[in-house]
Amino acid sequence: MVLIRTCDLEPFQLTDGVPIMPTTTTMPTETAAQTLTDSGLRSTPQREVIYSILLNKRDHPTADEVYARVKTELPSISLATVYNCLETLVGCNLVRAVNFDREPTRYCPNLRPHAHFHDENLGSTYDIDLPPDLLEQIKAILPPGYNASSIEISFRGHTAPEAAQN
Amino acid sequence: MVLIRTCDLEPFQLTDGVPIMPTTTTMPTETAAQTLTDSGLRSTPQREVIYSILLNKRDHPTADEVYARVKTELPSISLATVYNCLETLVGCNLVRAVNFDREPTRYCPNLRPHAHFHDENLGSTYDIDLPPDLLEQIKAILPPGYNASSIEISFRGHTAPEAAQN
DNA sequence: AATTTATTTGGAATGGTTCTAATTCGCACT
DNA sequence: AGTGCGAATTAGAACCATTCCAAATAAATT
Ligand SMILES: [Mn+2]
Ligand SMILES: [Mn+2]
Ligand SMILES: [Zn+2]
Ligand SMILES: [Zn+2]
Repeated sequence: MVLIRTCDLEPFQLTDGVPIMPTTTTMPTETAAQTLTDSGLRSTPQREVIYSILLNKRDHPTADEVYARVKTELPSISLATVYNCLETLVGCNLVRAVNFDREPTRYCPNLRPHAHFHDENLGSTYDIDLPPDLLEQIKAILPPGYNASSIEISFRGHTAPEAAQN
Repeated sequence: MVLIRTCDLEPFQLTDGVPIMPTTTTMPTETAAQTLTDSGLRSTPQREVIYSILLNKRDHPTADEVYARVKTELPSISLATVYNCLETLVGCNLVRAVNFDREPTRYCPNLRPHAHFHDENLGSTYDIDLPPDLLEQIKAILPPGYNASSIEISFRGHTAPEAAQN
C-alpha cells in the first residue's frame, strides 16, 4: 500500500493500483487529519488507521469488525477506543453511522446521498445511490413546519446471486 | 369508552364519540382476534388490550410506555408479556416496529405506507403519508437483482411550534 | 523540560431486549 | 362441567452492544 497525494492536498491510498478515496460529490479537499484539526480535534494513529480501514473495505463493518481489522495494524488498541474514534469520525462528518433495526451500528465512509440495502440472507449491506431529484421529491412530502435535518432510506431484502457484489 | 361493532365483524372503540380504528388503505375486514386466530395464535386479554392501547394513542410508544399504559387496565401484566405481545402483533402484521438509530423500538398501528418524522427536541414521532407513486420511484432506484421486502424512510429534525401536533 | 489538555485504555456499568423455567390459561374433547 | 394438552404469561436472570469511569499515556503549548 502506497500513499499518494493529488493536488498536494489529498493523500489517497493505493492498493494494487486502485486509488481509494472517500466518495464525495466533489473531490475531497481535505485529508482526514485536516478535517480533524479543523474540528479542533487531534489526528491520532488510531483515528487515522480506523478511517483508512473504512475507506479500504467499504462493507459497512460493525465496531467489532473494525476492532478485529484495526488490531492487525495496532495490536494494542482497545474496543473503547474503536467506539471513541468511530464516534469522532461520525462527529466531524467523515463517516456515517448506519442502523438496521436493532442490529449493531455499521459505519460507512460514503458521504454522497445514498440509501442502504441490507441483504437478510448474507447480512451484507450495499450502497444505493440516490438521484438528487428523488431526494427533493422525498423531502417534499413533509408538511409545512417539518424541518428535516437528515433523511434515512433503507431497504431490506435479498439479492439475486447473479447480481455480483463486492 | 364503548365497544361498537360494524358489519358484525369489526369492533371499534369509541372515545368521546371519535371512532378509533386501524389506519389501513381500505377498511379493515378483520378484528384483531380474527387476525390472531387466522395466524394460528390465541386472542388473549393482554394482546387485545395492548393492541387497543396502540390504536387509541398513536404516539409511537416504546415498550416501556406501553407497559405503563397497559398496567392501568391489567395491573398484573409483566414487561416480558408486553414485549411478547408486541412481537406477536408485529408478527401478524397488525403493528409495525419503528426504529430511530439506537433508541428503544417504538410501535405503530398505522399499516398504510408511510414514513416517520422524529422531532429531536420533543422526542415525538409523526407519521408522514407516502404517495404510492413516490414509493414506486424509490423502489425503482434499486439495481436489477435487488429484491426489497421492505422500505423504511425516516426523517430527523424539528417541527415549528405552529405546526400543531397531537 | 514542564505543564496542560486531549486521547487512549481496561474494566465496570448501563439499559433495552431476550431467554428460561415455572405457572397459568385457553381450548378441544370428553 | 371436568380433564388434558399445548400455548401464553410471568418473574427474574442473562445477554450484549454501547457507554461510562478513572487512571495512564500521548500530543500540543509554554
Ligand atoms: Mn442482518
Ligand atoms: Mn429521540
Ligand atoms: Zn453506505
Ligand atoms: Zn407510524
